[in-house]
Amino acid sequence: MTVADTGLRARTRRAILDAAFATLIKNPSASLSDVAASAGVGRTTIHRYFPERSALLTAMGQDVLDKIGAATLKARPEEGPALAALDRLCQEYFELGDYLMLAFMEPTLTSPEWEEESESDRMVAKLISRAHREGSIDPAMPASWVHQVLWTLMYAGWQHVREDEAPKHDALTLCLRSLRKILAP
Amino acid sequence: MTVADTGLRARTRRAILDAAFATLIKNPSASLSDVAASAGVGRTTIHRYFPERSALLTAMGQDVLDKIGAATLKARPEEGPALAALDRLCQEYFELGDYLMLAFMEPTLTSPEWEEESESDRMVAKLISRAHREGSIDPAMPASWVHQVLWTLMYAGWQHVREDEAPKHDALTLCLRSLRKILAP
DNA sequence: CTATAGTGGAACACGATTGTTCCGTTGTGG
DNA sequence: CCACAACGGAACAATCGTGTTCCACTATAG
Repeated sequence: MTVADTGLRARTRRAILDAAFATLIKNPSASLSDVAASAGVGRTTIHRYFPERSALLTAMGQDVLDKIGAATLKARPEEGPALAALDRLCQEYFELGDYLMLAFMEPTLTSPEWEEESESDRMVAKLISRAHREGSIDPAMPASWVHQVLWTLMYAGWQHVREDEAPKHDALTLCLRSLRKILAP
Repeated sequence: MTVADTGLRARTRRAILDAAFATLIKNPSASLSDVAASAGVGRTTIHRYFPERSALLTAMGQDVLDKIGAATLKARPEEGPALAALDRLCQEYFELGDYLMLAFMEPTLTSPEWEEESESDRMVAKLISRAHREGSIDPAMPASWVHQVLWTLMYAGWQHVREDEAPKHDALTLCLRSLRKILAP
């Protein structure tokens, strides 16, 4: 069994990615040296995994997309009442935490694949239109606005945690309650 | 009457600031050359007004604070029913447009003065607590959360305009309607 | 034990940005 | 017309981040 098969490479890669998220969320213009220090690896090691800075950025973007996709599936958006499914979706998205925040504030992450509608986007759009058909959503709220507000409330929730030092659980409750009230017909 | 008194210096300073906003909103890591080109001035002129890059950034931050302060006063937050005052506040804030978006996404702008509570913050906090006392706001919504949601909805509104190509007026209407529903007891 | 994968660190070249200096030009008030 | 304020542009040194190369160290599979 070689070292590669033990998953060592995969683990250092993850360490670099996670450190990159943690570092860039604090300072979007941080250098690779900062990321390396945060990851506890040498700067050269980063270049071994990601030849250029842009390669790291796109890998981070893809990583977020993967996490969003997994979270969407985990929420089972097609099961049960639409509003309950939206609640589950928010809970899963909220767990993404810092991974999400960076996608909001770093346009450099959202370069190529973010433009095309992802599988998650389609599932969420289907869920929202189902909720509309079920009469669970105020008809005055367009689907695109609902989608926008859903993500923005996640952002507000985490800001509430970070700036107002609110407990995670309270912030999530406020997110869910606020979304429910917006959607209410 | 000297040239300085004609406001020439003030106008070029404004041109530089406005160009900096317009440029950095598109590319947060744009160089001073880009800003100079956008402003239609030489790069050296920028250094005449702002010795260092950081000086430009802090001036931009202060400028946004001033605009927020002016918008807050213009909304007359102490007059009439609290909910109506909140509506006026949102309308004024929404007009700030790009100036606001940058404050959301550029931590470098919000360095020193942004930490301490501004006069506007205090006026808004007073308005929210007044609304609470009037029974116009769901008691389950803490004041800090209301404040957070108010700003975040402005962001959502402009994203709705930019990404979903919604008319400004529609986006503002959705913002107001959504906030009203969240606040409803 | 030995070969190899993985790593850290020093050193280097390169490009971009920044901050500064100097000089020529423009335009306007007096 | 003259003086002065303001500007643009060229040139320069200094800094910083990037990308690369090379070498030594460690641990582990075989």
